[in-house]
Amino acid sequence: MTRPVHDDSQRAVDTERRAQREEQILETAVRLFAEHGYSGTDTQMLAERLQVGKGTIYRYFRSKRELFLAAADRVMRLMRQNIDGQLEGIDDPFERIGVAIRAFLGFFAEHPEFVELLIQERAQFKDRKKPTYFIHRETNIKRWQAVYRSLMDCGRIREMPIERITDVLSNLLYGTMFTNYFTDQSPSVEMQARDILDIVFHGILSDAERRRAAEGEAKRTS
Amino acid sequence: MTRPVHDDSQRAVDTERRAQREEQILETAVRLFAEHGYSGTDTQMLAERLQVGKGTIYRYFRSKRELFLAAADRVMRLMRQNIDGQLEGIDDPFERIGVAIRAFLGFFAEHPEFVELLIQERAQFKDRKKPTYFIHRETNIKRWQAVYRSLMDCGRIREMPIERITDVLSNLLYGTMFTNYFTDQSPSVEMQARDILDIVFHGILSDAERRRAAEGEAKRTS
Amino acid sequence: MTRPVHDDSQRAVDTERRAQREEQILETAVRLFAEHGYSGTDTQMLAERLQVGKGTIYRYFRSKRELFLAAADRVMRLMRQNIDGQLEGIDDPFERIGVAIRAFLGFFAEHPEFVELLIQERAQFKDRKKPTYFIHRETNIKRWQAVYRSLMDCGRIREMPIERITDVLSNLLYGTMFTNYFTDQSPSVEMQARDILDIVFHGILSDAERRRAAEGEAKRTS
Amino acid sequence: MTRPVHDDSQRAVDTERRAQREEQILETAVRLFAEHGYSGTDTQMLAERLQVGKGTIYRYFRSKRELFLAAADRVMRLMRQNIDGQLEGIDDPFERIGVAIRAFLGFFAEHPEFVELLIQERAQFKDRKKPTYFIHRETNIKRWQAVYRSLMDCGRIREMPIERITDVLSNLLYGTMFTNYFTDQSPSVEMQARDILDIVFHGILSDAERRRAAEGEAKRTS
DNA sequence: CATGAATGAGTATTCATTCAT
DNA sequence: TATGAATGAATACTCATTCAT
Repeated sequence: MTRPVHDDSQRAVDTERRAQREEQILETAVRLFAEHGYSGTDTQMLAERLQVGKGTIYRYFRSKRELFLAAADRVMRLMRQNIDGQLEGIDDPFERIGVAIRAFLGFFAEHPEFVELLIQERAQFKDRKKPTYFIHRETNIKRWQAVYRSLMDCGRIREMPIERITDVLSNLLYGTMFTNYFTDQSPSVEMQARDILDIVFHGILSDAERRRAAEGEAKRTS
Repeated sequence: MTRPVHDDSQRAVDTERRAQREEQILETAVRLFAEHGYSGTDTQMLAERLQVGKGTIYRYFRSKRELFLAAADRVMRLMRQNIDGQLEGIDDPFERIGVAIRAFLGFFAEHPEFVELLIQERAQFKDRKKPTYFIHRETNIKRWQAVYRSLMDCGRIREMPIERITDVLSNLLYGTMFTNYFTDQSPSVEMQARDILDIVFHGILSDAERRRAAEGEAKRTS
Repeated sequence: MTRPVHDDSQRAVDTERRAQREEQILETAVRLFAEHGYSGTDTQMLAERLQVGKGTIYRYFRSKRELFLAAADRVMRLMRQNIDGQLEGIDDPFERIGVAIRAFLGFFAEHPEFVELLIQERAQFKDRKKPTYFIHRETNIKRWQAVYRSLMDCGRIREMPIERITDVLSNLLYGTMFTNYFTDQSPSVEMQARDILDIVFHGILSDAERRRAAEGEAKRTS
Repeated sequence: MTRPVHDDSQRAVDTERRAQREEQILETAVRLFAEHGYSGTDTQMLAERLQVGKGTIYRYFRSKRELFLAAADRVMRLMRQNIDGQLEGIDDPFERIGVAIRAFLGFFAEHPEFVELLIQERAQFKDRKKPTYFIHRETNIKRWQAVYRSLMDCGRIREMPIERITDVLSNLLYGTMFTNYFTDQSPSVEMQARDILDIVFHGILSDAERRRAAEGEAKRTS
């Protein structure tokens, strides 16, 4: 009837070991899910790759579905950490924008398997109200709107609805991430970011055309 | 003395009937695949919906996989027809750009199930060299590059690598299409197109900031 | 679009074929369930024994559970048919009682696997409100109470609560059926029925003891 | 100079502790097996209920199977103790019969879970040569045959093969126990015993019918 | 041609049992 | 001695595909 010795330090070790193992499983799971797709990945395969018994996986995740979802969440967690890390210590707003864009594209360029996971999530779990990515996006977008707002207030970007900027940029980055993955081209992140910034900041019109457009606008309004 | 039952005219009728039936199957298949996902859709379900036997479907498509792929191709075919149709008779390049953007966004806004199909295709058939969408994109992008080239030549848009424009715009539209579908918001296509054009044409910088940037650029170059 | 020829005669053939197949499956299932127990019987085994694919079984029965329950119901159906058949044309009440007892014991002596099925049903499906057997018993017992009532009314059996007779006899037969099966002795049904009837009709007391008991009873009552 | 930790007295304490623990496990096991059935009970559940580790259970019983069988044996042991206890000090044979019947029915009425265990044993371990119950029954029946023999010898019960009496009574009690459990009716044990004794002692025939039967018998024999 | 009954490969999940700590 | 994490054999059920009618 003697209960096992489970003092605090022991428990802490257990908890940490568990967390490590969980992370280990997730990491391998992400790779496999990305490589073979959700339904193409079977638990047997995962267990073998992990060198553990199938049952062990089920000690950490209730079901294949939960495992997958946890893997998807992990991707978003890592993305966030990565971007936030790169933004640290950078104060200039324009610079922050550039760094964030490069960080975003760079993150998925380095981990194409993460892109695949986001697709799989959408394809297999249509029921989940919002995909992981968009849950993250919403919270994040607020922060950027504040940045653009302040730039607009001090006259560095022109007046327009803030959402216009964040929506267009979000969609552009999202589309770029997918396209890069699908077409399997990895153009230098640096150059791609430069292209994006150039167009989003300056537009494509020539100065002459801008003036013409402004006049046309003025006429219409008058 | 019996005449052959399958003379030429008869054969033509048969061929047409076959094509119609094929189209019919594809249409229903698209809806089902979009609604339940690829693996969530079973042939039984499809046969019932079509009021035909399971075997009949297999007379038109070798396998579930081929059926799905044909359905995805159909989506791209329809998209192309739709956009080309709307562009017909429009000559002004800027106008053509605007119409194409509105047509693209409008098409997928009216047929969200088509977006789902593109996702399913990617998720389930990772092996297919390039997703349908990107096969189409490549051929299409050439045509647009000519348009931008001519605009640049006559000084209406500023000098820059043509690909920069087409890549950014493609990615932006692609990302917008997905985001619209995923977040299930259908903001007016009209407004969304306006936002895109505004930023892509004029950029977000204020005039003051543009000048400052230009000066900075000049200094660096000098 | 021509629908298949499904006239009435065709449909009748289909229905009959289906019923035959169902009966065939049930028969084999009973044997297997009896031989290996419910959980010891797997669908693969059943399919092999039937020389059909696993899927076919599932076309007839939604699940292993339903198959088993249908098999148990079949046993009771057969038992009833068998006993009723033997009772046909027999009018004398005492004779009917004897025939029913012999029919009951004989039925299960010939089909020990049916006894096993009743046990399996109880063991595996404790949730089912009442075991098949007892559902049948209840409806049946009413009919016998009428028989005993009439015998009592014409003074051929002594006054006592009717339920006392039917309960004791039912329990005795039930217990005998199980014991025969469990101990795997198959004493002649004929002799066993004779033993039961002898004791239930005449009791075990000697005439002397009966008188003594009657006197004792009389004294107590006076 | 340290004395051996495991001297005789220590060992005795250990043995007793072990026996107690074993009993404890069995008691809980009986309840669980009865509640959820054999396959529905898992060792994890049992360990939790006992507040011990799964491994501990395996230190006392080689396997789930052995544990179950020991639990079934325990039931029979308890039954025997209970009945024997109630018979103690009672000498009159008729009274002993009555007490034994009441004790038997009472025991299982108070412990319906024990009935369930007997069923589970039969259902899951068909291979075991004889169910626990029947092993017990055989040894026990001998003792009762002696009782009936002596009653017959002194003319208190009429001449007939001794087995007829013990078989019928055993089967009747066995059937009554199951029926009580299955139909979940708990009629007073007292009344049920009275019903059984009335019929088994006196039979159901009226005096008139008995005489008629006796005459018929006489005629046939002459 | 059209049908749908038949097939059986394929897979997530459970749980008795072991054994390192 | 006691524990419970780890194991992997075992199994019901689905569904794409075939083919006799």
